[in-house]
Amino acid sequence: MIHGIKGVKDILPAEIARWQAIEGTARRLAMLYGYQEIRVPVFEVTELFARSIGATTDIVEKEMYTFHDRDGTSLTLRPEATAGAVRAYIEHNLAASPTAQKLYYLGPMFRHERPQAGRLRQFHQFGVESFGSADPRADIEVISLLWRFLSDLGLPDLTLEINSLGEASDRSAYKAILLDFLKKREDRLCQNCRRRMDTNPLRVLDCKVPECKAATEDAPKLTDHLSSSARRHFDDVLAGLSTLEIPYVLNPRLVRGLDYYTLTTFEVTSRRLGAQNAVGAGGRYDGLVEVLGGPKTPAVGFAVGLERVSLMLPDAAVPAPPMMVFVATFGEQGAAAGLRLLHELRALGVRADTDYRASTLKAHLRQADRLGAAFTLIVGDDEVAKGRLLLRNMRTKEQEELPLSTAVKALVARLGQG
RNA sequence: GUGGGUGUAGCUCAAGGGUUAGAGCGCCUGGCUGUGGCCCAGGAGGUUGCGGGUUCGAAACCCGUCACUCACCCCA
Repeated sequence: MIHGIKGVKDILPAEIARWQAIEGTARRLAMLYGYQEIRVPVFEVTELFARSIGATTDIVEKEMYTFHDRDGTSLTLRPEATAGAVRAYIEHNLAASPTAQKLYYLGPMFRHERPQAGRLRQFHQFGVESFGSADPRADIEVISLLWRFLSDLGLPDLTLEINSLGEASDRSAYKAILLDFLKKREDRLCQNCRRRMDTNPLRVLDCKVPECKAATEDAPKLTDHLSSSARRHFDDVLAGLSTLEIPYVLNPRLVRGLDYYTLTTFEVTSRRLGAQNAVGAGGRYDGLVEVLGGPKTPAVGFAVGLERVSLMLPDAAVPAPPMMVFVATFGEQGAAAGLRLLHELRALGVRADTDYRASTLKAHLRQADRLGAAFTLIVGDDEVAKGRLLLRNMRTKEQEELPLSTAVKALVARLGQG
């Protein structure tokens, strides 16, 4: 038997209602906040990701699905969608559009990691990118959209953590200060962090090894070394969150894993999730458009992991399917009449079904019950001969006889009133 | 890439060297010859992940392998 690939899951009919609830909420809110959908390819030239995410990040170093096209070009399945969105933004000169600055996307991403709870090799993200504004209100809008999305779905125990990485110049100045500090305690750091000192010293602050945490406890804080404009931007964002009554926790160690972030970074976690506790994260990336060859363009965005959302989604957030009518037929004449009844119901917009395998009324009713039908139309040869059918209310078990030719209209009219 | 746990019916799990591998749920049939859920009775459904080894005897013990899973790393 051929089975699915490790870390790649089928989403079966039983779970689809949850996914549609999640995706529906995402689309509804994105629209409400003025974001338009963009659909970018699931694969791009490898260089795009290497340049945007950062050549020394784990994603690029060891997690990408990379392969060669027939002409030898290196292609990669997207590990995230910001790079593609920025590429499209530049390629189609959306910077010149007065209306296409706020984009959202929904779709699968691919990372070659060992699967575990809340982590898959093909997973799904909902994300937004707001281009063209350096105003802190853009940061606030993006964060509040993320918070609203998670709250509207009723996810429990959420924490919003936030930090500022400063502007690029703040970051490089701070890196030197931090490196000085780290060198004095290098012997107390884990192997990984010693390597990080060369590649990306900020990530040492994010290390979860207890010894590293202890060693860096009194490390200089980046937020104490912000330029005055970066400081004011951060303060404005925090003030805005307070205005919107969005609770947050300052986390000066919050360093995102992608190189392109500047100024605001944030992450929403939940303790209900196990080890992989980040539900969504994002930040500002004012340099990225330019790095990828576009005009200097400030931008801010987030991405949420939909599998993680689904893991926490309460059943109450999943709407019940619409009422349905089941058509139970038997006998040759009955079957023929049933074909027309089903067609009529569906033509009038009523969810309707039957069971072609069932031959007895008992089997039909059992199936109607399993499908949660509100009503069943019962039509056997006897009813056809009389030109009538039976309408059964599945909850009350009440049955009435109606003319075969007008029963559907009568039922639909009644449903319309009820 | 590293480590732990687990693989038995469609699903959740028993059986811990000893007849023919069981239960609950689900499914089918009958009780009810044309009326669902509840109840009762019956039935179908298994290469005990796979390969080897130990043993008179292996689902069980050993080795290997694969899969799933959790965790590390890292991330959504």
